[in-house]
Amino acid sequence: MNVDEEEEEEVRQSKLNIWDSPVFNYISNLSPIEPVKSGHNNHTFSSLTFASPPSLFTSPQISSFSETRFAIRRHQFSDPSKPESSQSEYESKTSEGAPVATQSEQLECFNSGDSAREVTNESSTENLELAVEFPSTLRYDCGSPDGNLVPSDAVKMPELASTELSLVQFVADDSKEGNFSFEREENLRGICRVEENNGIAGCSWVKVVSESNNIFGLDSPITGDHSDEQEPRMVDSGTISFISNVLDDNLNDMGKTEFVCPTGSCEQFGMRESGVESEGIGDTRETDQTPAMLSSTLLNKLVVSDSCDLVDDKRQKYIKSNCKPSSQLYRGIRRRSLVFERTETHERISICESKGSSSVSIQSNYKVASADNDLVENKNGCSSLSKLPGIGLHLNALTNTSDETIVKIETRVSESPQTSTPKMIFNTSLTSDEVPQDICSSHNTLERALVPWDDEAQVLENAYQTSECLVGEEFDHGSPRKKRRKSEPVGESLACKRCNCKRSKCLKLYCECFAAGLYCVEPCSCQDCLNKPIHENTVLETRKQIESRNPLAFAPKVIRSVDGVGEFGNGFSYESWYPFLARRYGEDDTKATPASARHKRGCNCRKSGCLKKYCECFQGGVGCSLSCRCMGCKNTFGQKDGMEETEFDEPKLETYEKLVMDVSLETFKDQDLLITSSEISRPPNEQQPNLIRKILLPSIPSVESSHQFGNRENPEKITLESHLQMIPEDGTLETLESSCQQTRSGVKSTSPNSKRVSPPYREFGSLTARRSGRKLILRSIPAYPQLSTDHESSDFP
DNA sequence: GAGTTTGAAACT
DNA sequence: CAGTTTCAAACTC
Repeated sequence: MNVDEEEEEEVRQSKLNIWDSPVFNYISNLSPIEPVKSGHNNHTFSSLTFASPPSLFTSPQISSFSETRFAIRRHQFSDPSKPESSQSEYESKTSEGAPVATQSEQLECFNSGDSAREVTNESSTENLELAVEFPSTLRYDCGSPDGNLVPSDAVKMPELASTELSLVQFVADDSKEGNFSFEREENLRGICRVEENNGIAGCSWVKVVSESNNIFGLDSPITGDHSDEQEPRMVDSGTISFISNVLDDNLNDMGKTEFVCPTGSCEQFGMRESGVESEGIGDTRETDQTPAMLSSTLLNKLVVSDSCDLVDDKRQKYIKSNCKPSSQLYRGIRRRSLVFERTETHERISICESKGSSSVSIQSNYKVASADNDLVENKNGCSSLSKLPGIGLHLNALTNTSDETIVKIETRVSESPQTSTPKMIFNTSLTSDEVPQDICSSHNTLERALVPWDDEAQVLENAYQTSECLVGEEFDHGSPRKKRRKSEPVGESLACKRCNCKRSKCLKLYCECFAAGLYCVEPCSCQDCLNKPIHENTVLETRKQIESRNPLAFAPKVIRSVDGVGEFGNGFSYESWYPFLARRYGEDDTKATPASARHKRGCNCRKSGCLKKYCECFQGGVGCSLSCRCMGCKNTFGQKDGMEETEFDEPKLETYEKLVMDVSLETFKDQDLLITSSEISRPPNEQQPNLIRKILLPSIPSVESSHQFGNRENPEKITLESHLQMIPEDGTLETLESSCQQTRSGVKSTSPNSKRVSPPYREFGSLTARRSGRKLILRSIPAYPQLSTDHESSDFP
């Protein structure tokens, strides 16, 4: 040992140059892995070396990855028998001085889960800062029912920093615990193999990580992100949803319906372990397959570019859920998102009602009535993963997420203010829509977990409570809805929506659930409700009728367009993006304000002074605009007359809206949307701030995404088949579509004269809009010309 | 929890 | 498109 240690030390030092960063130093100090990787010490590999890594560095981001992997491991771990065998195997190898390949495998295996983290850490300095969080993260991981190693490790981490862990102890602990490392090893081998194939004796963690990602089907944000050095990842809710859909499809195809999570990260997170395991499904297989599925799905379809964020969110939720005792399961509110557009597949969308827990989305037999459409209901909290609200969720649903989610988002933002923008978006999308309001809503977080539609038995457990949304609301299914979330913020999440319809059968827009594109769930106290997966056909028909009357009927009422995204449930907020845009296009950052959002049609309040929720503008957290016909407007978000907070000119706004509308309509007919407006056609920098705000902003995300996709994926691969149909909403619609186009073709803008509006979330098949929350089917992806061009890539945060 | 108010949705 | 009715959320007590 001594010799080995010395060697390791040498190696370590030699590498210091390379790994100068504090993070690496820290890592190197802590983990013996490095030396091993170096490959110098093949024989030096001792089991000990391996042990520590896992929990060591988890950056928030990383953690997500790691967690994801962890989850996978857990699944694998679940098998009690394996641990020992694997352990013995491992030991024998070690003692014998396994061949390089073997060693590398082992290392990788051990670290694979963590490797991601570590790698990530390298890239991001944030991680260090976030280090504080690590412990918690780790703990959560540990918290998994199975094992505690991780957790323990995590906990120890801080301490370990100074002292090297004794791997031996670790191992011992693990063995006691049961299963941790060894199983992991076995499970992770796949990764190792990959590595071997690549001919890399020493492990390049990064590579390993990336590989592992591939293996697991994760999008490897890591690769992209890190390699690119911090290019922010963007994940659109739509993407997520799309992914989830795809995933679901795959699962369904495979006969595994359990996973709700769009990205599949849920699985990875070990959702099952949370105790939610679906019945009748093979544990290991699923676990094993999951990666493949994911990989195939994601990679092939390219749906997800950065699922990382998503993963993170999910992870967090997952973690939370896991951490809590199983007893703490909360029954989530079932929620459902309807994906009207996709009838072909039975996709489940999980929308969570936030309150509940999030986590588990596993359902074994997802009965979702959705069957055809994408409705999904979650009973419990949604697993965060479920399709994003966005996805499966309607945009609407997404929009509202739990507060927690929001919080998370915000946190991230704060962490990496600029660079993270994309992330923010991503997060948001996951978590909730407009950040501010809605987290509860879900939009992102969607805490609504999928829950089999009428199957109470399968109530998901969530260990985690989501909070805020929940806070306001009650979990009692039985309780009538009357307890509304008065406390909820203006933007309450759709996810939290519950109706109390008595005569409309929940098939009219009076019904909030229906209007939001959600199925009614238990918490609803509606009577004679037909807005359930069981009556899917009816729901769809009705919806069509309504849409035929008013194509934008299900569109979000509030157009944040400008900021746009928020509304869509992306989770990103105008505020988040604006600075970037402004910077890019020379607009003053200070101008960025949420106020730009407007109600689609404007309100018509007469008595409420636009100071109560009766007022849709107020309810939506936006100021009244010229389009409002309200009397005595006192809207604190912006009065119609004063337009205090409103920054943009009405005329422009109107123009924009008009354009949007036109575009939307056009889009419906056709794929491409061209905006002919002169303003739009102008070069970005020349555009009016407002326009930029309204139009460009939304597009940005898409651009980003397109970027990512472009790099990683082949646009062609994206099967948008149906891609998302968009349900037009005001501006949202167009935006979305356009973005979609972008993504797909990577097309640059089209004709010189016309520019296309890019939708915020394009890429992913489904978008969720806040209120309307529908899934959009993207047929063509209009490229947003300007964005697609150079500067976007370079400048974007 | 019941009743009232409110304004959007639906209808004419 | 305007007026009326219906509806359910928001609100009050």
